[in-house]
Amino acid sequence: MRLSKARKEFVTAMMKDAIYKAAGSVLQEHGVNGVTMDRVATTAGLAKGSLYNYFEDKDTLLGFVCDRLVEPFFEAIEEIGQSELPASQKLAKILRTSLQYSDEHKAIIRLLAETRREQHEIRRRTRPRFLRLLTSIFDRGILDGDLRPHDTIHTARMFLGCLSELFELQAEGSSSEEANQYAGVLIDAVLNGFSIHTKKQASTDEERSA
Amino acid sequence: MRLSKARKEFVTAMMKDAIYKAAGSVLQEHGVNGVTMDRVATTAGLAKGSLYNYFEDKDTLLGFVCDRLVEPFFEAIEEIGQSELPASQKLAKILRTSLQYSDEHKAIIRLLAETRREQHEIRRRTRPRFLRLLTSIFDRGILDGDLRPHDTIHTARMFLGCLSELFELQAEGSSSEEANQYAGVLIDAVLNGFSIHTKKQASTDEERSA
Amino acid sequence: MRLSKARKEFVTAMMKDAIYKAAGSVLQEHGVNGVTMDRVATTAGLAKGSLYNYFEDKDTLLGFVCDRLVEPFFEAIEEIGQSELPASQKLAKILRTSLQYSDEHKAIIRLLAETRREQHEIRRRTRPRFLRLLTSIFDRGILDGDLRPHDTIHTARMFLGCLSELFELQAEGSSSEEANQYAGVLIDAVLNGFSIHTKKQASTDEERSA
Amino acid sequence: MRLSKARKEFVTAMMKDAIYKAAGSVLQEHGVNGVTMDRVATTAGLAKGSLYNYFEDKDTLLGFVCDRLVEPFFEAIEEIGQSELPASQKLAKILRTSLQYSDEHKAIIRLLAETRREQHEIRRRTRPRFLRLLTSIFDRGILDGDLRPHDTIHTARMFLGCLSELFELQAEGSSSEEANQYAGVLIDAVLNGFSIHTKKQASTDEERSA
DNA sequence: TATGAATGAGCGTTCATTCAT
DNA sequence: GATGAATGAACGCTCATTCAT
Repeated sequence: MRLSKARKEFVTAMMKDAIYKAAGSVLQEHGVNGVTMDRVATTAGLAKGSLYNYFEDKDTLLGFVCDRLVEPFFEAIEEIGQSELPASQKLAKILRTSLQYSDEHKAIIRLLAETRREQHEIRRRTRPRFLRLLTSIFDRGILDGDLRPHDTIHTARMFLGCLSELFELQAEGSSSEEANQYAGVLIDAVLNGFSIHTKKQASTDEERSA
Repeated sequence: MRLSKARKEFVTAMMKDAIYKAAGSVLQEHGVNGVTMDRVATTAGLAKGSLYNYFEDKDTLLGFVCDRLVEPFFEAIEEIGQSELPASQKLAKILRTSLQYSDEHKAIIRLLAETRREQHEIRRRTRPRFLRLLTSIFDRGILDGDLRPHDTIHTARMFLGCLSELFELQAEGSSSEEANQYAGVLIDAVLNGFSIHTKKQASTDEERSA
Repeated sequence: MRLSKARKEFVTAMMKDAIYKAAGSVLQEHGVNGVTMDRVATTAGLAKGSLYNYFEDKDTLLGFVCDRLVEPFFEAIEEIGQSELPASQKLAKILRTSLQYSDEHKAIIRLLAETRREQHEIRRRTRPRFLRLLTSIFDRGILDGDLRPHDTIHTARMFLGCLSELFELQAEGSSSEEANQYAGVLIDAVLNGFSIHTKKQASTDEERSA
Repeated sequence: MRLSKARKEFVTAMMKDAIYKAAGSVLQEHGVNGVTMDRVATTAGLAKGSLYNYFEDKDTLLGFVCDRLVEPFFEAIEEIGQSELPASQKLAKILRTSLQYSDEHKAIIRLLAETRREQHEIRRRTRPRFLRLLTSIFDRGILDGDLRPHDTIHTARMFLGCLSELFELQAEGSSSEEANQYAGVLIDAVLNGFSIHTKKQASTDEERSA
């Protein structure tokens, strides 16, 4: 009994995994709004009704898929967050990781780029975690003296906004070269601001030349 | 006759306006995907079929709503873009304007914050224009010597990403104080980078130590 | 009062006529199923609602149009029927008239070719009259000794069937040459049967050559 | 599994058949334009959406119904066409078969009698085939020396026109006796012309007078 | 547990008809 | 009488969800 229960759970996990893969594939091919229970079931080689044995409803299923899809990405980023690099390099590394993931898993792009709210559960699920993650990086950066003290949650938001545009760029089908350029500009902006010679700097230069 | 024709056009304009308002309200309440002809009609106090007296189809209606909703906002921003301020102040002013509009017209938030991807007409209509606008501001900033030469389209994208987060913040129902703080942090980031002790500051430090 | 009543009736007749023309034009351009009250009104330069001042409903309107459209055609045929020609020449002349009318008034084609029942009122209206007309021609032919006695209503039906195919041919957009050929074959069939050497004839030929 | 798959196909076939019957019944009762997915579904004891489990869309459904309804009729006629009878007897037999089928399947009448023009798929499907069939019978008749050479496509058209009137007669609810009479007259016309004293008879008269 | 047919509410759209002006 | 906006039922079609097997 105990054994068969374990086996059952195992089988269930396998099924959920299969459904997750199918859903990811559908997501990639048809976009968020193209994900129908029918397509997911067919792709998973299941009957439509069977999906409901594993997930309460479509939203739950999408939530699961979303988690599973984004999980390794988040873990990679969390690892970066916990590394001993200075904040600026963490952010750069996060960018590289984002680029890499969105290249490897096209589905993640549609998920993150397409879902700007829509209620889609999905967004409600990924956003806060992403924000927490980034915030902690900025917090840590302050602790380490890499960053001057400031409202980290807002910086995190800002960075997330810029990151979303990276996904957007990918979703638009831009070349990876262009995406790389964008990432470069972003990193530069993180370090130096949005490409602006500030008066402060200008006057500093004058002082120097004087 | 002449008079009645004018009156007719006036009434039609009023109706379109009422429908626009209804659609805006539906948009605000149910999100882009929740905008149904039925809901719009009901909200406007009309029968569904009546909408088709004013708009060819749903897309046309949404297009109209989008224009109407976003147009004054865009015009305000375009005006800022054409002013003689330095780029950084333009961006700051755009931020303030965005704050103000998203405060006044809650619907605009869902439009701009929510619509990532999808065919949605809306997106096709607003995004490129916004990007062109921002790009031209950065271009001008370079010409004026306020900015160092760089890939302006990417910077525009980045700034738009940050702006989307501002709308997002408003959509989440944050206090205007919080939104203001975010705007402040964003402006600071534009000028000085993402709160990072940069070389610039480093050189300042050198001066100090000197 | 008397006068104004007459004038009123006159005006009404004019309006009905204008509507008839508009409907005919719509019929010609969009086919029976493409006749909407909206299109008729617009074409007639009227408001949709005004149509209902002259016709109870769409069916009544179509009935009127149908009558008006087909009337001169029927009158021409009736005249042929009352002429002193032998039956075969009457039928040939009817064919020629049909060709001519369907050439001149494309609308009549769509009316007669498209409406094979559909309940369409139209059919219920034209068919019996057409059949009566043809029947009387065949009856007269028998009286005149041109035709052998037989069930004329059936012959009329038959001829009408062949005539419908002529309209069909026109409606398909065939060249008038082809329509003419068809008419020729039909006349030949009327006179000699459907191109068949009957055994009777064959044996008669043999007898002759013997 | 094998068995269940076969059973499934069987059940599907049964359902399609039931839908076919329902559609036929709707066709008979409401005419071609009265065939609604809703009516078909209700008549078949199904929900509207269920139809789409068996047919891609309305056109496909109508196509299926049309084929199913007309197929045995066409096959019977094709068999007649390929038999070794002289052309006149083939035509007579086709008439008898038509009578029989239109008696047994009232729906076929509306299909064949009603559908003149319109895109209706149905028409595109049945008419050309019918015409080809008849044309080939006439062609063959010429080859066999039963008919004198002539434009067979036109004769086919003519005959089809007469046949349509037979269906019309049935659709009007005439007694089968009357339909039989019509068929007789038609056959006579095929052989001897439309009840006209032709040259043929004239020559017979000459013989007599000789 | 797996199935997939059945469901039914919902979608965007059309159009004959009504009615306040 | 003329108007044309408003109506609302109907259309073909989609799809998340249910349920008998």
